[in-house]
Amino acid sequence: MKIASWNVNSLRVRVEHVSDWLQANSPDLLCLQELKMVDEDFPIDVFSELGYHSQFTGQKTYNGVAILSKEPLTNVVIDMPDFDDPMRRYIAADCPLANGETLRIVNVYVPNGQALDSDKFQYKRAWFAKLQAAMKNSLSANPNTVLVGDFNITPSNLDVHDPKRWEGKIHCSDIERLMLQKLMSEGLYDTYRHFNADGDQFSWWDYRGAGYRANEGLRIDLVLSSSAMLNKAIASSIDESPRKLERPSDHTPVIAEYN
DNA sequence: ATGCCCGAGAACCTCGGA
Repeated sequence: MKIASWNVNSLRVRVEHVSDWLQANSPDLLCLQELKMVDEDFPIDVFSELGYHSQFTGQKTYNGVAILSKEPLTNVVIDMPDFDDPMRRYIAADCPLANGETLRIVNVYVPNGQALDSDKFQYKRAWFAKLQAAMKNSLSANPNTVLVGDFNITPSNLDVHDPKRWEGKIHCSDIERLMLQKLMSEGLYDTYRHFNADGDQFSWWDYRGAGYRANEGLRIDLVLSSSAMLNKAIASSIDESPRKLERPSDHTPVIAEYN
């Protein structure tokens, strides 16, 4: 079982990159964020021709999340329970595992937050608290849970190209890292970090300035595995190759593989 | 340096992203 997460920053612009990546990597599940398109425009046929089912929730201009899958998904849930939010940031579904068990896959696009003193940060906090409640329920309902997405939080300074420059800033603040730690204390593990002790490995690089060429990045896209799934995990990596393409997303896929 | 670049929508600028 190969699971990947990729913030594509407009699926309309990136549909070729996604198609090429699906064919080259053949993931069982590809979770996308920042579709920036309404449901009517989702390229279902492009992916079905490659052997993938699509579950998605879109929105004009902003947000939007999708799960592409080789196997049909069931029990699809769009939006977090008890959280009235027009932004399309959450989709979850059940996916069959080879051993006959079921995987609960949850795909999120966590609010950016903009700045610690902004209203948008209060929204990020409220949203994240709801996510923790949803994951607590999900984990007790199904121990085989994987939560992926763009978290817009660096777990630690290992995940920041220049910790001094980012100290206390959005994505790198103590308060956000505590939010993430609290969420993970429900029983979720940073799968990439489990297999990779080294820093300077990033999933996002700013379009501005030197950006990718200077490796000025952050690791904010995560695959969080429940303990049952971590026990099945055999590898996790970041594939930088799509970031090198013409007109790339500013994020690149994060991958985890399970037995 | 609340900037640099990018995408969307609507109009040739603003908003949001990270």
